[in-house]
Amino acid sequence: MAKRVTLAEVAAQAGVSPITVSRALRRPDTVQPETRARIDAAVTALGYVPDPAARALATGRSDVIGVLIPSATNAVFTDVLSGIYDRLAESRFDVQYGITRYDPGTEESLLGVFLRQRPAGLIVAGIDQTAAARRLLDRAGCPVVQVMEIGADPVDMMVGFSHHDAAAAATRHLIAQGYRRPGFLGARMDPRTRRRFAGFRAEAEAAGIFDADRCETTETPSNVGMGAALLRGLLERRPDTDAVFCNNDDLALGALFEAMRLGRAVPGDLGICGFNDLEMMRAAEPPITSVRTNRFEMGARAAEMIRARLEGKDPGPALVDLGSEVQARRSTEGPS
Amino acid sequence: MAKRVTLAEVAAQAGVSPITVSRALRRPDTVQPETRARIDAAVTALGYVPDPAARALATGRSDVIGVLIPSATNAVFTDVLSGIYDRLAESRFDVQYGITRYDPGTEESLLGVFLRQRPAGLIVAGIDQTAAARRLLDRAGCPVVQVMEIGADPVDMMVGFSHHDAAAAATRHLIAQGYRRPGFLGARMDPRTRRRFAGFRAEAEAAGIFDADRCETTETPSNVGMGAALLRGLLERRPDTDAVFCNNDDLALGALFEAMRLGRAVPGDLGICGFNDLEMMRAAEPPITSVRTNRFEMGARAAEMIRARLEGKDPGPALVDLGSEVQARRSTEGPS
DNA sequence: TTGTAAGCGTTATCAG
DNA sequence: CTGATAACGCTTACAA
Repeated sequence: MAKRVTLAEVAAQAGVSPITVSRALRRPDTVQPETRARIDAAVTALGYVPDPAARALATGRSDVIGVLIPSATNAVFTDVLSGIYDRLAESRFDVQYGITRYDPGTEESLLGVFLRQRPAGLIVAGIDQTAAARRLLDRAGCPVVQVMEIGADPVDMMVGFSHHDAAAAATRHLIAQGYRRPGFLGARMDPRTRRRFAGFRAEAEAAGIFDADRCETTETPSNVGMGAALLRGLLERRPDTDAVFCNNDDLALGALFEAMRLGRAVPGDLGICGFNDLEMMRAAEPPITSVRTNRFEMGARAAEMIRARLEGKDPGPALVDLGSEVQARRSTEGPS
Repeated sequence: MAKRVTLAEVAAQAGVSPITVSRALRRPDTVQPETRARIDAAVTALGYVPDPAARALATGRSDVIGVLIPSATNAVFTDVLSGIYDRLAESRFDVQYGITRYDPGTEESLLGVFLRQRPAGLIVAGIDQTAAARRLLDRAGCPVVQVMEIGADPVDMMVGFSHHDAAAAATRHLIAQGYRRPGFLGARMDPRTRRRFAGFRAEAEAAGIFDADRCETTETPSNVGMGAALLRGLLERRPDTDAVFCNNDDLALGALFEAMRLGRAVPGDLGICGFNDLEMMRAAEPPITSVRTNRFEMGARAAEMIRARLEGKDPGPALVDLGSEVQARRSTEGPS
């Protein structure tokens, strides 16, 4: 374990005082080019790297950008992470993640953990923080971006889309394709899922074809097997259901497999629409209609907005709607 | 932004010196129960939380446990992360992730980033570090666990399984089921993939049925669509192939869909075996045979081993083989 | 069992 | 443009 090279040693080597080295490193234009050159030489010669802890202690600010997401295994969030990471990888900032497990209380306490590090910025998923968490965010004293969703009353900045509208668009698509007895498959039923359900319901009601008995939901987490189980339950109760809007792509895939098992032709006997448009939707047989959401981009924009603020640049509008788009495929080509 | 409550303030409130508070917090048994009670009261009254930066500066050690993985979107690694997180969530340690993007150079430089924070521990995926990275790990001065794989010459501790043997077992399964012209589908071809291929090859050669022309691989990342493309390519060249061992479950799923499109019955015309045993394998139609690897457990064990070392407990054996297990399902029931 | 003194590596402040 | 001085909040000696 080689001992750390300090600012003082660099200073000695360059024949200047430590504070000058510090300045040369942080704001090169504030020191004479000639001394700066000597310092740079010393830095590389000695292999100096700053100590983040000492910096944090002296400035009362860390270079940590905290990210709070519900799950580290759900592709929806990992895509957002990739976007964040992409824009922060080459910067001086370190990303630190916290997993809330969809629990507002955990989110609240993780927020506390982050805040005590005086983060440079904060990215949180969603807009459903507890009142206490909201207060913490309001006083965070750093740029905050809420991602995944947009809504009224942002803490600071926001980048996402309307889950309600996205689901409504998918539902309109099903109706436009000729399906008249559509059902809804949903799992976990977290706030975003509920808003998607609301979008489905609103559109179905507008068309006069909403039927609460065609809505099969569960509080347990969603996966492919659950999609199959939900579809089976739905069809047992309402065998004449002719399409399903699935709350996510895992459910949709499970529904497809279950339809195969039941001998229901897709899309003729049953239309299937997913949500998120994971890559596998396109590769399935038949390819499955889904709603594309710009997850990577959401993370990337969030990171950019924080960086802009931190670096004194223009972060652009505080509220960014990245929208969504129905990707129509064969699985919803219409009833036969 | 409420100003920070310091140790000194707590000390004042409790009528003791700062160092006593520090001790009471870190090793409660070294202070008189009575003073400890006064201190605890003061801590809660003031809402004191320690400053990690100050602690790190004073001790030359942070509470960060660094985790290096190739990808944040691949379910294989996110499951490991979940395991790590599960065992560290309630501890004093903070997890910090770095994504290498399967690039040894990136891994090397991220290691540098972590090391300058003097991490409490390090978890790295795989055993294929560069020589320079290896040197850094050897001198890390903290517990190090290599996960996902086991091999000779561990840096410190290791928890994983043999990818070669796991693939060999899957291949034996295919042969035992009666398949005689098995092929291999592989993407990305990172070191772990190559070792799996070697396992397939060894077993196929032992049975005298290895055919290099039945091995369809690509350097590009794997996904479901790629599984379909690879299978198509393979069958064009070798239409009589009767089974495929897929390097991972995404490829297997894509192969299944492509088989449907081509009108090849699974398992009668084509046996399909995946790798990792993601949940969807069980839910597919037909259910797809795969190799179960204990990813969550790998992460959990790695975290436990580091904690044990850090807390002076017995970490158990330094090399843990969590094995793997072929989950036989209908997709490999045998040729018709 | 508790306290004193000193310092961890950096930066803010104010002089020069 | 550069430097001396004093923090930042905590912990490791060592002493009492």
